[in-house]
Amino acid sequence: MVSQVSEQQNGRRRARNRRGEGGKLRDELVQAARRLLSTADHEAEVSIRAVTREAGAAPQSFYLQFASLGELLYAVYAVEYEELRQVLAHAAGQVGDPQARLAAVCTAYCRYAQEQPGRYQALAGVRGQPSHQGWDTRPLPGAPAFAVILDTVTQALAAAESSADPFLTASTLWASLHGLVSLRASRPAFPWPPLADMITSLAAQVVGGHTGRRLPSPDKPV
Amino acid sequence: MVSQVSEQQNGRRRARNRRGEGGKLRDELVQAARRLLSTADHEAEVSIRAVTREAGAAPQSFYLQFASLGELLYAVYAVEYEELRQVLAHAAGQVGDPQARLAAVCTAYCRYAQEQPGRYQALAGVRGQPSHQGWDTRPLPGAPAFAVILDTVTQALAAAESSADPFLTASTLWASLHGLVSLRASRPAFPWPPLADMITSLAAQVVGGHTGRRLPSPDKPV
DNA sequence: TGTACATCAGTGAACGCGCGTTCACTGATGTAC
DNA sequence: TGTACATCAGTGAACGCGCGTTCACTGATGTAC
Repeated sequence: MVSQVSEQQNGRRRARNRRGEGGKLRDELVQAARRLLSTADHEAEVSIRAVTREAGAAPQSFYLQFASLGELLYAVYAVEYEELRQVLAHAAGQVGDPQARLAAVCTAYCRYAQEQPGRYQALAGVRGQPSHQGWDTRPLPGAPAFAVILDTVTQALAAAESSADPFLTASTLWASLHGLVSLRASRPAFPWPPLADMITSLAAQVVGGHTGRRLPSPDKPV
Repeated sequence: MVSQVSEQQNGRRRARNRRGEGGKLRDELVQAARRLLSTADHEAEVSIRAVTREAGAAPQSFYLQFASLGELLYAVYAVEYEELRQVLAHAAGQVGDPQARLAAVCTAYCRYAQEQPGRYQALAGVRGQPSHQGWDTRPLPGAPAFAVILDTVTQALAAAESSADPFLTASTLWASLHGLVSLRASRPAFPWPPLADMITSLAAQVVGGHTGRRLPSPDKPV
């Protein structure tokens, strides 16, 4: 569908690796896939042929390194999630106040998703998930990135003396952030409020009064 | 990828419509696409050929009714969103208390998404969006469904005497609900808390104390 | 009431494309002797 | 130090598939006369 002529044959022909270094192709394929994801933001034009073409290799060479496209994507997502984890951890390290830190992490998450729409969409999508491949025993690649969110939420709840369950709160927040960026991205014509307001609303709600059991609603008359 | 043999040739051969009734094929194609979405939950195997095959027509007949796959999807999503709107409105009508009503609407939204994963994924995805086709002037098909959420949020905020902005709150809630169901669906291996708890957490946070400007944090010592 | 004909609904056959995947092959390079 | 050879990294050529899309065609049916 999308014009592919620019990638089609960009002249590069890989130099063959030296003996014993065949595994280098593996990394080149991963990097090629990341490049495709970052440019072709509408996903799913990442195919075995597209990746090997981008890497300057023959399609069959793919099978020397991976058994399937799913194997490659799993490797790609490990790299992407590590990058996201670093972004979140860096944002958390910049701010002292626990609640401001939570807002900063949320903002960093959304910024990453907006700056790398293709990569984020892939990362948050279903294709690279172990379950999508039938690998229900492999670890989820996103766990360390989620851990940053969980830590930040835990600290913010503690600082606010909230009794809400940190894991419940953090997973709900993660899902909400994902919804924010993905729905905004897929519906540019909707009259969205400013992203910052939505993030503020979310992050504030997380620590604002909710105990995890009932509505406290302190200012409700009844 | 997915076995397509069951649909491939199910023997049915459409009877040709009578003169003047050629438009009936249009509805048949829409219904065929909906059937594909509801069974083939991993999306995107909805193609012109797949839809016409499912409808028992020749591939070229598609062009008698639609100019492109995008046109068909736009028609499909109008139907799907109307169904979702009805589900939400029905849930809202069952409950008197504004805050319980909000929770009921959220629950209905998630239930719909979980019961119709293929349809919901398509509906919430990017493919059927006008912007995805370059039709930036066509109305968003989801507007009436969102209006139910907005109304319910407005009423809940009013009942809680909250000064939060209803539109900001409602769009954030919508995005959060979308994130909940889509992330849970794409990551079945993650140790999610019960969906009901996440919904409760979200719906309670919406009306719980947040004013839209600052953290009230009434129980915070400082 | 009968017939010629325009129109409408739809198909037959074919095209080129990118895809995943296979099999046989090449040619450089490290190693054993 | 020189050479034969096994191994390794990778390609050439081809396959069948589903896809979107095109063009020419068919055959039923309503309508004008």
